[in-house]
Amino acid sequence: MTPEPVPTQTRQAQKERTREAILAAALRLSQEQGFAQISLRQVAREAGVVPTAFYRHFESMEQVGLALVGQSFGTLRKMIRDSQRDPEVFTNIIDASADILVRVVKENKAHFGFIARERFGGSGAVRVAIRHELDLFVSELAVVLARLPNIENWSSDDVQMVSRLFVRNMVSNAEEVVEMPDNRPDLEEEINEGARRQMRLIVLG
Amino acid sequence: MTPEPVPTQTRQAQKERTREAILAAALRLSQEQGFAQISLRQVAREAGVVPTAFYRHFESMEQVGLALVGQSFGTLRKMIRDSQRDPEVFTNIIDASADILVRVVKENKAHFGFIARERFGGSGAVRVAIRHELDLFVSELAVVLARLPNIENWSSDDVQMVSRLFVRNMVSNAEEVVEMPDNRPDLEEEINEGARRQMRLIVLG
DNA sequence: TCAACCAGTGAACGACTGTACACTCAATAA
DNA sequence: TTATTGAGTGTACAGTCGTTCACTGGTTGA
Repeated sequence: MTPEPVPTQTRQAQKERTREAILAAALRLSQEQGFAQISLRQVAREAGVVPTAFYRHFESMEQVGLALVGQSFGTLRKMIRDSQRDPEVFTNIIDASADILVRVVKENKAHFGFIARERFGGSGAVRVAIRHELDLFVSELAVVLARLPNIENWSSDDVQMVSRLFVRNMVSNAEEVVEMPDNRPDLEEEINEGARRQMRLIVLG
Repeated sequence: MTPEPVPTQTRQAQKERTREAILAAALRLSQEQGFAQISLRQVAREAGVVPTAFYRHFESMEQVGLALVGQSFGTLRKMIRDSQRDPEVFTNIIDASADILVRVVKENKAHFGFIARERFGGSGAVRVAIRHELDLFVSELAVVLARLPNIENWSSDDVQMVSRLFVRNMVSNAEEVVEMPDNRPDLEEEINEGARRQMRLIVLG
């Protein structure tokens, strides 16, 4: 294993690249076996690095798990930020949200799958971190929702509750999209329709 | 480890008892670590038996997992059978169902927790078995629902869909009850109320 | 130009794993 | 009464694991 996979730029950049390789390897292996059952050695092997080199970047697999939680919620938050730029969201919240959800989840199966899977996965620390981030996210989403035209005069408790229901629904739909085999646009439309209907019900309630 | 934990009755009965001990040990350890991360040796140790004796009852941990799936769906089906004997179900389906669900799940946390957890757990065979049983269960529940007074003239597709939504809702609520710490009757009531509301929404839809 | 640094190496450790094998000895069937 | 059976035992082996340690050699800053 020669140590120059790419013409080696600066030292820091190479270190960062190896770190990313470790995270990517861990994420990939998690999809097949679940994060809790992958070993430090497997991850190192998959990342093209010797086991001891792992410790130059993380002090344990638990740290890798927490880093992946961070990454995953990063793409989740990016989804919300992007969707706020979409004017459709203000005129037709429900349909737009369902479309965006299905599309973004499909494009980021790895991260959303990680959240859905490891939410009940075997690693305690990762589980706790995901729950915490999810709670945080409910509050963040509530702030966004409160600015929406039809909602601005609701009580803050109501908004918080609707936000909770939305997030729960979102996770549940993300589970389905992640499980969905590729090349099945019919299933995709079905999930999309289901998500729309459920959101309508929530708003009615 | 003397081989007579109880005055040893018939040979078959003792074998059955050991088998149960192995299953119980596996179920208990699964609650703490997740089924996929427990080892054959751990289970044998917890069951008070030497690792090689394990093979007299199961040919691998995978078989244990499938047996636990069977057990768990057994208690799930028992819940449905029992609830059909409750006349309340016919007069006030929704409230009665919510009550029964929360109570039964609480009384059988181990089995319902197993289903909820291992549905996305790391063991492929177990995951597939649970999905299959869940699909089966949707159809069974549809048959039960079709006999209910207000529903008897629905189309069979509609009944199937409502059954799917109910089961999904049930799993989701089971997750919450399982996560719920003991000694929190307030939370229990909250979940109960949430389940009621959601079922009402489903029926309205 | 040259010394310091540090990402990555490779060998070694003790612990744990699943599984094979030959065994014991009480319950059973003849 | 005696021979058979089979659930449970104990030892052993090869493989994987996380972690330690001393090391190498290219990058970096003086």
